Amino acid sequence: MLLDFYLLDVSYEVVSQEPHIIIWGVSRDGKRVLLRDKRFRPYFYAILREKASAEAVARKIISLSERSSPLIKVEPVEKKFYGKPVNALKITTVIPEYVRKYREKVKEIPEVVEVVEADIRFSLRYILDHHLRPCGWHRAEVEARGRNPSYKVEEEYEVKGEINPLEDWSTPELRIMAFDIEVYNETGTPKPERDPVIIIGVLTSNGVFKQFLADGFNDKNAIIEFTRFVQTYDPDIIVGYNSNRFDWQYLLERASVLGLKLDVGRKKDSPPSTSTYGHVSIAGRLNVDLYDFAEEIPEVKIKSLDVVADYLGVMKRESRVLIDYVDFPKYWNDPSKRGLLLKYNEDDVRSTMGLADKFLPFAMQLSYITRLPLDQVGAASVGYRLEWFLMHEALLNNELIPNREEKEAETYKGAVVLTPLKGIHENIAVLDFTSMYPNIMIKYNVGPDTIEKPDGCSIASHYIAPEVGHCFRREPPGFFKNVLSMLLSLRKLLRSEMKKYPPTSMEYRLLDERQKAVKILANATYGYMGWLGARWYCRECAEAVTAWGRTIITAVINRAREMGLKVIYGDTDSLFVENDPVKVRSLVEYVERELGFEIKIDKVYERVFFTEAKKRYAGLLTDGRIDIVGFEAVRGDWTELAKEVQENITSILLKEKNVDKAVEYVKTVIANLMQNKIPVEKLIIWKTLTKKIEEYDVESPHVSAARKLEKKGLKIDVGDKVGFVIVKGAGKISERAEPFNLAKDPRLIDVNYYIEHQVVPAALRILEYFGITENDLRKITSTAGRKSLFDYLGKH
DNA sequence: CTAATGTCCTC
DNA sequence: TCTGAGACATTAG
Repeated sequence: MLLDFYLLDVSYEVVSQEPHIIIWGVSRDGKRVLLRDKRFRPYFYAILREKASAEAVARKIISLSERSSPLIKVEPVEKKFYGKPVNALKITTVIPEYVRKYREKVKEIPEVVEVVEADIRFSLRYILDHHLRPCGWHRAEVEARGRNPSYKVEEEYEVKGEINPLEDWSTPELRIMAFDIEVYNETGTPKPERDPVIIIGVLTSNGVFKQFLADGFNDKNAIIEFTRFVQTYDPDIIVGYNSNRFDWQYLLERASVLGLKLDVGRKKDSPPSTSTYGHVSIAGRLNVDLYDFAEEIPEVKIKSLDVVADYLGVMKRESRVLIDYVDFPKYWNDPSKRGLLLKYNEDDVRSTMGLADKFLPFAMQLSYITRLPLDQVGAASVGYRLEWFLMHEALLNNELIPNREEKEAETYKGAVVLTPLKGIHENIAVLDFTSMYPNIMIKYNVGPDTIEKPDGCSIASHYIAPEVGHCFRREPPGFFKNVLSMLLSLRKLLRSEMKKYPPTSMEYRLLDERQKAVKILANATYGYMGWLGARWYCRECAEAVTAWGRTIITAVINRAREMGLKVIYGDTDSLFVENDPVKVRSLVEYVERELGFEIKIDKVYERVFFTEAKKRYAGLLTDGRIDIVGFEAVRGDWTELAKEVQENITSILLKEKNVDKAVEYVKTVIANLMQNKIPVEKLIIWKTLTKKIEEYDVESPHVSAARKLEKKGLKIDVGDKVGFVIVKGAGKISERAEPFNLAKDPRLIDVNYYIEHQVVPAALRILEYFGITENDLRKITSTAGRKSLFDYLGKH
């Protein structure tokens, strides 16, 4: 029979010396189904010396066969490696774990040059080989097997024939469950062997909200009831916030302390386990940690659930309960306060479900495009997402997948950044190349398979990169050219398809998320080639791309100047020019006709302001919005106060051109600061710890603050953001950096530091181009003969 | 004063 | 765990 199913996940198990692929899905009639494929076997390839006899090597390999997982097939295959046909053998065994073992032995054979594709996990290998699409529909030829008591599915099937993806954009009704746990702890770091889970909150996509509570400090029943709830509701997707690193780990350890089984999967006796990219894997369900997607929003500095939910409009911070986790014991032990703690947990769970609504549509499309199951795609880095996509493309092109190799870091030259013409400019157009780097790679056939040694390189048959001289075959089209052409045209297709639907429709949303996923992959390809961890690493390729980029943008700059079109600024693939429609049009045409690239007006600034610094500017767009780029106002390591000041004066200057008003405003802020009228929250400086505290060579303020937190018994990890304030006293700034939550007394704040190192520099960065000096900001206007700030400060 | 270290952001 | 280019604060000497 033929069965249509929507693919959730693929896993495998070994049943009496035979690997079974387990496909978890949802059928058309909404049944949760399992498809078992007993026919798939693990394999890898050996690339042989050109002259070696494949038959002879095959015999040698077969002699390595072990009874516990015999080599069932060793066959010559016609495959390409970096675009060239190679003499290769496909080596198939039975038990997936034996692939590694055989790989090591096969490597030792003298005729074997390289062993490839031995490090691809079995279940993902199955997805690639059968061209499956996680979060997509498929049709399979199967035989029904009825129910199997070992699995929580309505029907089991055995795959007997082909499985083919279907062109079907619908999504079945999936059951989603959000959850969040609260843990009792008095010291800051909860210990599973001591501290119970006091609340487990769950919310389902059909609106059921429930909380499982510990009985005092006994959480045994709460965990049992939670497990039971999961089995009863039977979610397809479980979402949490930081659940991979915290909730699941804690529940697992707690369950083990209590002698419980955390049986939440669709397979009996199969508790959650930590898997690839550090994500927690649950049999038959997609466990998604939404924190992974929150991490990809750079404009949100503090990634706590309440802040992210507020930013995305899921739940306002002001209208929810917020409790610091060190205060949990107080709320838990006081019956009159416990209700608030429960509400706090409920708000967290509801926020988590809200985030799922925001993130899952994109995540599912990313999963569909990259073929990484939904629970892995969030945890995987940009490089790995792209790589999974490339691996499938390699398979389609009959290309062997290169190994990830250890290599020395080598740097190369990057893009052109022009020194801006400082000052205010009116009516400026920003021209942007459309996908500059991908298009360079397509036009010049750049890639690890098309690059050739300089000898024998000629302009007739090759593209030669300027400056660096790297040489790429013109024909045939290489791997990256094919992949990128496909991605760019797919994106175009998706965008035109989108326009056929109303923007509020499901189809529109789905296509939009899909085209975004495609864009991300295309844009990451250049960076991927320069990434040391890449299978298709090619430093020369990346170097050639930036060299062509520099040449192209330089040509456009020169052309603009020849035409008498003033260039204000440019970076990598963008140019800021006078908005002279006739000249701009002619420049755009030149780029298209003479250079073969597309350049577009991205935006027009009514007024834009530059200092002499690169990568920093502020502009007033024609629609009245203010754009601030690179300046302190948009950086996460400046105080809210300084950012606010800079943002406001920028707005006053660009919109009203009123320097005096801006100066007066800064003075007011300074006066408020001196009178302790500024809330401490606006004075916190946040910086990330990028390595372990003890590894730092320099005792900078955030390191010193982190040390102070550690002394208080708080655990500080790499990647944590440390918020600190500067307090009064003598000595280095780092010595006076106090963790903000340990410095509750606002009178101890060193106002002077904030004036001199935050407000004044941030304001002056802009104002000094209008002739304003530090003194102008510090002097109180002569009205009413008030004391100057210097008198106040006892300075000068 | 300069050099080095460290962080964040842009394209 | 996608690149190099870049700005700037702070420490160290």
